[in-house]
Parts: sequence; structure tokens; C-alpha cells
Amino acid sequence: MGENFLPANFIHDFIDEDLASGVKSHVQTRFPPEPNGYLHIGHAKAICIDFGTADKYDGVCNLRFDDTNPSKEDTEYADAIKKDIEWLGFEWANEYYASDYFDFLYDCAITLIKKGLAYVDDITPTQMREMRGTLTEPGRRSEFADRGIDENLDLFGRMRAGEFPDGAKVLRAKIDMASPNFNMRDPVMYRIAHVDHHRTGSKWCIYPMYDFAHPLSDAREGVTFSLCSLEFENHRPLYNWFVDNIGFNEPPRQIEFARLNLNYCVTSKRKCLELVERGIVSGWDDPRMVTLCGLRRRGCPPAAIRSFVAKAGIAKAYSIVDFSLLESCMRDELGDTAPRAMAVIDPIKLIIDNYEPDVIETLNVERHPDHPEMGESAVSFGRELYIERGDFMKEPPKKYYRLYPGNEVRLKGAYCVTCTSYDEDEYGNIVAVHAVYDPETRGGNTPDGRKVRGTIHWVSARDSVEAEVRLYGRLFTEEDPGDDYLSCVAEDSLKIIKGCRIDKSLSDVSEGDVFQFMRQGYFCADKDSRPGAPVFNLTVELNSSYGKK
RNA sequence: AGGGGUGUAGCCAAGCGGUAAGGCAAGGGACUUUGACUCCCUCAUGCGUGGGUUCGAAUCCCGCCAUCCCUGCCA
Repeated sequence: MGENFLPANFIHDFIDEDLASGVKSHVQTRFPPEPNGYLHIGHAKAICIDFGTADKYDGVCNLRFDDTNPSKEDTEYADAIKKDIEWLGFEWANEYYASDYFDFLYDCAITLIKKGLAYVDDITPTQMREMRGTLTEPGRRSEFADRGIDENLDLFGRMRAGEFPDGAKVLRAKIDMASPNFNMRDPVMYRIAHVDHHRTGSKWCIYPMYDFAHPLSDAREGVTFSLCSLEFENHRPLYNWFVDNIGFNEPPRQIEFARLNLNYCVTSKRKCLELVERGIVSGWDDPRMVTLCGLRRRGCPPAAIRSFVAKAGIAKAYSIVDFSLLESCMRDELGDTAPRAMAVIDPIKLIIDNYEPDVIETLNVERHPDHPEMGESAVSFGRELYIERGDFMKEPPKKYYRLYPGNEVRLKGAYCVTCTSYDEDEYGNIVAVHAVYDPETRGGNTPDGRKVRGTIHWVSARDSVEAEVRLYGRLFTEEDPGDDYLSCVAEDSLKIIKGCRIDKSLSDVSEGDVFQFMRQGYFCADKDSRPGAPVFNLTVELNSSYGKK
């Protein structure tokens, strides 16, 4: 994965300080997803930072599922998350679950109760909200805050035993109802929820809150640097409060960084879920989604995501990165790794009138201009071919080097041909283009050294195969249209083009294979492909300015 | 309004008292059996803003402005 996969950043500075001062002896991080949804491009940043930072310091990074809210979680999500992290190219040292710590966390709660730092509260959620105070006014402590330790111990035990219904009681940390930081105004540590947990079943009916479980899980695992996004900055005092009051010899340090936002994209879990449930997209892996599985299906290489995260940078300023940076990373990676293949998206017939009608010859075309080791494709060539409709014009504009009456172009890897005429139907549509070839130019060379500026791609009419190409556009506008954002889904966010012609060697590609269709862009074989009639998704265009010149 | 963050080019982002890196985007050119790739060149007298300290400030100090997060028994 390369030594300096992540750019130097402020997190390294903090770590270097702690290592130098001896406050920390080593680096251990963790990636802590809640298994309640699919990972998207935003999570990729956290994953790269968590794993990349540990790697930089020869430390370890574990995967820990923060599964403390069973009503929203499922093993289906946990499995998908693991698959996506592996696909991204990272390996966790250990697979942990916060739910495995329920006994430990329960004991920690008992410890805090015994220290007089936690109490069972009976007030309702509404009362709690009213008593929490406002931005300028301090909150008021509940009348139950002064219960004795024994009573709290008894009540908490009975909460666990299932004696009370959901919402009847909570366990709260006794900190400071007047703190300007709301997280410190006696936060809830445990709530009652008679819900089966996807891993612990019905063993528990009280579940720890994130603010309580997260720091203690980090500390228990031996995490030294707990990296998270900016919105948890306000939680850091509480994080430290729990860790300090339980006591650990090398307590973790939380460091926050800005999360990644991509323009034109929605990464909100809630919105993504709605898109899926309303059937606006085909699923979490719809290629228009920026979920990791969606990007994978689109044909985005994991290495492109890694370099994207690295190039987008790691800082604390709120930012929205241009989608074009991701596209650039995809092209950069694909340009070097994707085999070239002949495919015609919008076919029109090219008839070479001076070529023998029944002769078919086989030509070898390189699979990659820079990597001869990738070999060549054997392609059939004959009198009738298909070429891209856009590669011919009746009346060419200036700087148009491709086919037009009287002009000579090179058929990639085959011969140079000169356009002689074209056929039109009664409406003036071009139905075929005629040309003559120069037998001396086999392979595309010009023995006399003459320059042929245009080179176009082609496919044999007889030996090519039909395919379907899906062009996925941007699903969202840059502006957040608010509640009505779904109406912004573009009508043409998905364009299906049938009747494309591809070289016959592409008829049995496997899902995930990405090719560069000469001058048309990168395309990925889709899981919907049928043998003999494959489906390709547009991965990324060859050049953002292609066709503009 | 109280607390906690952040403001460097169209978008990211280095910079940590010595005279504004780099990437993406954009524009121009060379090369090319992909108008791709590659290769050159251009792109902030300016660092949210007003003062101050200093020989010297994006960097230090004070004020102001903008913006994000925080009043879930979510994470």
C-alpha cells in the first residue's frame, strides 16, 4: 500500500508529540462503525485515516462495531461493512464488538454508581429536555439525583433484571447541569430497551449509550489514539471524564478531523436509505450512489479511493471536495490498469468497397499502449465494420480529424481508409459510410511516411456482439433542495443504450472487469450481464473536456 | 445568546516570524496508431476583516465578521 499513502497532517503532529513526551508508548487505532447502514465515500476517509495512521507508526488498527443500539442494527450491515473494508484494501488486526463488552461496561457503571458519580433517574424524556436548560441558562438536576448509592445500585440491578418498561428509568452520569457543554449536563449512560440484540439476543434489556460505551471500549482495547470526525469535538470532555473516572494506565486521546463531503453527492445515511426504500435507485449498490458498493459496481478501483482521500487532504476545515478530483483519481488508476478494448457505443456501418466481400482476416491489437505484457487481442476485420456515429461528419468543422468525404483516417490496429461517400435514408439520416482502404497500411502503418491524424476505433460487423451500456449521471444537484431533495433526481440520471457493438472477446467478461473502450471512456461489466449480451456501466469518461474541443 | 471549532485561488490544501508548496478544475502549446496518456507554460502584490507588536506578520496580540457543531433515553 505504499509507505506514505497518507499525506503528513496535524494528527501526526499530535501523535509525534505524545510519543516524544512519553505520554504514549505506541499507536493503536480503531475503525468503529455502527452496523446500521452501508459504508460510503465519507467513511472511506475515516478508514484510510484509522488504518493509514496505525500503519505509519507500525501500530495496529482494529475493527470495532459500535453496536449499542439494537433497534437499528443488523448483522447484514456488519457483513457488508467488513466486505467493503477488505475491498478498500485494509486488514484489521482484530474484530471487536462493543456488545462483547456489555458485562465490562455494566461493571464500569456499577463502579461509577459506587463513587457517587452516577444515578438512576425516573423522569420522562420530556421532563429531561425541559430541565436540561438552554444555551444560556443552566439546567436543573432531577429530584432523583440525590438517591443513595445503595438505592441506585438496587434500582440499576432491577433495570437490568427487566423489572421496568422501556423509558421508565435511565442511568445518568452525575457531572454538571450548569456546564456550557450540554454533553456534561448529566448525560444518559444506560436506557431500557426490551429489544433483541442481533448478537446478544435477549440477554440484555438495558443498553449503554455511545458517550459511555465508546471511550471505555477504546480504553479497554488499548486504543491510544481515537480518531473521529469534528462533530465529536464537543464530546471529548465527556470522553475523558469516563476514561478518567474508571482509570486506565495509558488512556486514549481523541483527535478530531473534518469529514469528507463530495459535491453533487448525498452521503447522509438517512437520505440514502430513503432513496433505496422508495426505489429511486436499484439498491445500496446502485452505481449512482457513492456507497463503497455502489462505487465498486460502477468500476471505481479501490486504489482510486485511497488516493482520492490522500489528495483531498486531512484537516479541520469544513470542506466540500469536487467530484472531479475523484474522477481524476479513477482515470489515473484506470488509465494504467484497464485493458483497452474495441467497442462502439453508437454504431454506424462503414463499408470498405475495395475489400474482398467474403474475406475475414485477424488482426492483433494491443491491450495497453504502455504495457505490452498485457498482450494483444485478436480482432476480426472484414469488408463491413461498425464505427462510432460521431466519428463521421458530412460537413466537418475545423480541427475535425476524423471521417468525412475525402479524408483519410486510421482504423486502430488495422488499415488506413479514405472516405468516399455515404448513404442517407429519406430523412437525411446517415445509414452507412463508404471508404476504400490502402492494403499497404496493414496494422495502421504508413510505409510512405504520410501523416494520418485521425485514428478511430471500430468493430467487425459480422463478428461483433451486441451489448448494453448504462450511463449513470449525477443523481443530485449541488444545492440542498431541502425536504424536496428527491425531486431533484435528474430525469436522465440513468441512460440505457442498447444495440452497442463490442468485440466478441468481450461477450463473456466477468462482473467487475473494467475496460477502456477506446476514446469512449472506461466501462465496467455489470452483475446484470447475460452471457453473450453483457451490460457495461460507465465508470468515468476518458476526459472531462472530451468533445468540447 | 453560552460553549466548542474553522476561515489561504473556482474546489481541496501546505505553511508554525524571513517575504504564499502541491493537487483538482480552467486556459495555452508540444507530442501521439486513443483529440487519452505524457510533456511544457499560465493561473493569490494576496492569506475573512480592522487595528496593534516587529526591521519584517498568513504566522504573535486585541476587536469585529462569516460559517459549522452542541438543548436524542442516536452514533
